[in-house]
Amino acid sequence: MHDKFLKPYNPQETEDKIYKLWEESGFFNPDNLPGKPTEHFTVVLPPPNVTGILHLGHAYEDSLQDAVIRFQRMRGKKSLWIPGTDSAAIATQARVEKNIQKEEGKSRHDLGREELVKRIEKFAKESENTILSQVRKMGSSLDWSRYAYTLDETRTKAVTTAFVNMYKAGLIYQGDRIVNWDPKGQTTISDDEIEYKEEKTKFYYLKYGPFTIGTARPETKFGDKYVVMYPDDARYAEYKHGQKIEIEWINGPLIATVIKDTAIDMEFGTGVMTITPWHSAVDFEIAERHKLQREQIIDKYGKLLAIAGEFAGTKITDARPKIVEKLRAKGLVVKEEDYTHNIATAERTGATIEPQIMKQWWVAVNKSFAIPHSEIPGIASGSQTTLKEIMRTAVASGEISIPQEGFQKAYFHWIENLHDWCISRQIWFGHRIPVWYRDSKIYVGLESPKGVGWVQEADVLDTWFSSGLWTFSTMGWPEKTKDLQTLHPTSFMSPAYEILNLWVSRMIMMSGFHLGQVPFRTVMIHGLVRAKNGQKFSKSLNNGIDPIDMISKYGADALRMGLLTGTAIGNDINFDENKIKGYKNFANKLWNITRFILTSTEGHSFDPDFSKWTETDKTLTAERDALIVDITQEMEEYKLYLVSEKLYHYVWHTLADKILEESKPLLGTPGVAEGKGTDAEKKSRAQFLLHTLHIVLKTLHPFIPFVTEEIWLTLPHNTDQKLLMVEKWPIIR
RNA sequence: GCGCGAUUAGCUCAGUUGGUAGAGCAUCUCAUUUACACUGAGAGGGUCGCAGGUUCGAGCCCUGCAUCGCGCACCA
Repeated sequence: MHDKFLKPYNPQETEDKIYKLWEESGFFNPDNLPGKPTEHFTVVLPPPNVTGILHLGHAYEDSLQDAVIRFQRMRGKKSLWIPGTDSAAIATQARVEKNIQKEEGKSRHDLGREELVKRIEKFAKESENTILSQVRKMGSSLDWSRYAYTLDETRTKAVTTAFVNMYKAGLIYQGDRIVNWDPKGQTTISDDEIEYKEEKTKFYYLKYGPFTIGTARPETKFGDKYVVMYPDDARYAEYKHGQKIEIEWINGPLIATVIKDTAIDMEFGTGVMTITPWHSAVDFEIAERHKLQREQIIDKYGKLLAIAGEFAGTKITDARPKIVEKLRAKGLVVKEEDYTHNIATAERTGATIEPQIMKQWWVAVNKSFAIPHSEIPGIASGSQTTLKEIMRTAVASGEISIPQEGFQKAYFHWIENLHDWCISRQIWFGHRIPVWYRDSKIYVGLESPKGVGWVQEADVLDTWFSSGLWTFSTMGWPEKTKDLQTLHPTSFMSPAYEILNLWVSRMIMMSGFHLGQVPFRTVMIHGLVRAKNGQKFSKSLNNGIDPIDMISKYGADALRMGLLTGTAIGNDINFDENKIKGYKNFANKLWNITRFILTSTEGHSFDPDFSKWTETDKTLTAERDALIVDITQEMEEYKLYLVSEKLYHYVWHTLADKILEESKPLLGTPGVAEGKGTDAEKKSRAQFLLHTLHIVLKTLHPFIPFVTEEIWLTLPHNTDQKLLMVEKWPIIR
């Protein structure tokens, strides 16, 4: 027995050493696996943003995926886990801009595009290094030879190609449509980057000619010249669609036009409203339907334009009370009441979203096109379909399995409500849109066109555009690489429920369009890691926990097992440091179990084919094997939280507390006490203990890879230092 | 408003197809030159959110309600 078993297990001295052994073995790359397996199991790591350091959520996600990958590798599959990082356009730029503003008092415009992008890239590189070392600390068995970054050359080519192909298919278009404008970040953002916050405000009833209209935003109402009501509303039956009425309004008289539209809710307010198509999505749609004029009231900095007369140049927040005052003086305010509603704010900057009509690039989700090639059941190659149809069918047909029914419903619900996707962003960091302009001409292509005077589109793409390509851009698409031909679709994806819509659906869309395939077979959505009291971890609460701190206190094994055990996948985890501590003790328990077994079986060498079991040991074997059959099934179903708990219980409370205690008088202790068993009993029990130790190490390996590997390498039978990570998961016959 | 999830021991959570309520932590009692104090043996502690229903039998299935969390849509 190795002397090191005389001291308690020390993760700090062990883990980095073991990770290095794994990396040097080359087995993270499945092309090097012994036995050249053919059935593949591929997972692509959801690429962390290069915005700083990893948090417990990442640690959980890494543990979950690594456990699955290690299990599949031990099942004899060609298992590949592809690592990567995400440039995360807006998030990263906002972060760096904030730092520069704070430290140097400069804005991005002071630096200029080139300098800012340089600074962001430097930050991203540092952040990338931090992140990758953290991922290694967790023990993640990623194939680093396939590392990808969303902004590297291969991925950039994939993004450009994807854009051009979708443009050619008519699915990407440029258009004046209403966007979510972030006046602080000075960019558009997608619907998914909006966070709704409750706001208490006043709701005003204003006299608008013969009508009373309700509004919470009087400052947008200057130019309102359409008054809209429900077609069947009896109260307003005397007014006809298209009828003109002269009214007195904020800055004088104007001619209002009556519009009848079903978008109006008769129950709300007075059942009549005026519309501001330039600054409201609903109003914009009404204006589109009736081909109405639209006029900009607020500029992109949130200030009122010339149409506001004396209020021009005033910030909308300052203007509101003054405008109400003026309306009141003119006798146009009928009444006002308190009102609570949700306002849209930008997730990244916190600014209130100001809808604007702007020229932007869009992905058409409802537009029909002929798909050249499709392997998705229900969508035939060459048939007419839409991106939305691809997203729906991929899951509805069962080609992608989302075992958690609730999340599947959420997915379908989201697709039903999906609008065209605004993909242009007015920031500087990210994939620049591959479009060039000269005079009124436009060129879309992989490279800039020949000839002088072409100017490239200033905008960059939404970060989720490149993320959507991730399962196949990481495999080298658009080149027809071997990986792409043999490993796509990937097997498994485990994102947090937060990004089901943002990311998962877009991967399905992109993979469906560009490859005619689904991006993955199984989606197992996981929950969030929260503070112990259920609060979200956040900077403002200052309750963040650095996974690296946990690792240096308790070891990566303990952190992994603590995160994976006890909470069903999909539910939020309330993080409890005590639990992690408990699994540190468990690693040490396993360490001492090994010590005991090796000591008390001295003189017996491991015999894999042993068969002369005593009746008692037959019973013990049957009990153990029943557990292995159980947990193997549960591993296949991704019920890791049950498996680790059962193994913990078996090892500690059955193997150690019962079987080892009962073995003491039977086997004796070398040099201390003679065992009372017969030779046959001793032989049988010694073999049982050695077999069980092997099985326990194998089945625990996906959860606590470091300590199990460390033990495995010191087992006496392992004379040629074979790694546990490529051993076979026990099969019970 | 629509949808999803949660509600089980003091705390954090499991509980497969319906068959006598489980774990970890915490608490209490006892043990101790012990493989391991990062220990062992034991104990207490639950109207399974509430009210109905189906069933021989419900934590689990059905209906309604309550509270909390989340998602979507927003009402001008």
